[in-house]
Amino acid sequence: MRYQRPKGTADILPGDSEKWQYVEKTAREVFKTYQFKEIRTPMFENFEVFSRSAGDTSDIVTKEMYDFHDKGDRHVTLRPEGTAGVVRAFVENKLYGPQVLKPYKVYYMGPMFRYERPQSGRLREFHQLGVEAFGSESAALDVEVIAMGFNLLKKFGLNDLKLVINTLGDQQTRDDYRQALIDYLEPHFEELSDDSRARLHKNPLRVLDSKAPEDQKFVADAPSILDYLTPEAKAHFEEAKELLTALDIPFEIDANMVRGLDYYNHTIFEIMTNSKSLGQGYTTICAGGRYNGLVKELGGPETSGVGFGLGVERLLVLMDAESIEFPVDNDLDVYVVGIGDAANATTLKLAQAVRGAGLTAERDYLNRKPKAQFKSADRLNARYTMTVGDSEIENGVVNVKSMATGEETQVKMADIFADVKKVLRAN
RNA sequence: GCGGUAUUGGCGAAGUGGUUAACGCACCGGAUUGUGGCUCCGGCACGCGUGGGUUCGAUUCCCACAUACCGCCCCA
Repeated sequence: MRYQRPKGTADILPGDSEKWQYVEKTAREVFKTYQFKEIRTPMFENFEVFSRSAGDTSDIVTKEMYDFHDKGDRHVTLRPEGTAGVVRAFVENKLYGPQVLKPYKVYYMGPMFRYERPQSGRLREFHQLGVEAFGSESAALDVEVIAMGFNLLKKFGLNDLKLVINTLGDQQTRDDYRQALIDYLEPHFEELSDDSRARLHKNPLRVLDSKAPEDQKFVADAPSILDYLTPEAKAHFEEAKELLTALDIPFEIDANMVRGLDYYNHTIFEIMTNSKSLGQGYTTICAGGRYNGLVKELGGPETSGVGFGLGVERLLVLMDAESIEFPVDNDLDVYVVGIGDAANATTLKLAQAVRGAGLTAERDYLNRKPKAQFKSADRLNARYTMTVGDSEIENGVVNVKSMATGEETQVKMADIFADVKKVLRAN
């Protein structure tokens, strides 16, 4: 094997590509019903677009970005996620302007890149579907986005789903809670894990997310952010919960759910599944939330946004594990069997006539014998075969066979050229 | 970036330090001189991920590298 694909990339071959098309098509249909429109942004952006949005500390920027300097010495990054590019486009195209209807609702789907160690469902080039809605603070929009993600997954046939929500409140809430958390954890500083010690002052919320056993016991009794919500933040969260209830969407609250990035606030959510295919216990398949700081961070006016992202590879792993059937049509209407060199042109013309009528047609290109051609026709699930050889050409006829019944009848070639569908209906 | 496991034909998969690397599927051909799904017969590994090393001799032992998978880190 001389060449192999780059580490962490995948070839999506026919057989799988149909599944991708189904997922993408379904997503487009669902998004359309919510009046989200597609946005397509570049696969790479200036490094700063992502380093700013991710808050250039963290491993994310230093370790996981696929960045490089191009021939013009521009520092660019293959997009690691969808939101930052969409926000950049929102700002650059001045979509915050008064003439643009709000909320501004878009979705995207496409490849993303992260320089990390590949595992099942986690590649260096992977794909996400995502949505963003800008310009409304309404909790109804939070809930609409959540409901859309939830319904999309249900549409895919997934049922063992759990919606978990939390709120990060507003800036005041975050400041207050951050301090409370530091005050609580500080006395136990020496007992915390290395990671958590490092994070305590940089991003104390992340300590809540720690999987280290030594941290767990402190996390269990840590103060809850829900006790630090300002009246406004509390009202927003209450409204979101009420609206979810009104839509009969069951949810759990996990006060320890956090986001690594600073720009998130108010409602955050994850849709989780218990499927073992993605790991032990509940794992997240779709995650999102509200973010207020990001538009401003990227140079726009203070504008709120809310959205979610969903990993397509993980979704497909999940759907396969749940034995979900993909509606794919691999049917072939007509296989044209040509016998002998003289039939070559006629075979082609017949195939073209079938295609011209909007049906699917295939033929042999390897000069194989009739038996082999019929075998192929069977393999391809052909509904009909049309057979032509020297005698048929001479008499201007074609043998049309229904593969299901095995019945074969002779029809005039001219009839096929005149109206293929009519001929097939009669057989 | 760290650790573990794996790598045999198009696919799945046995196997051994030593003259011919099982078997199954798929594919190709024949039995059926122009007709499928069944059956029978036959064919199908420039050789066991790549590169070194040990050895009289390695696909089988050792080392490095690559890739995949699992866990850690991370998960915007």
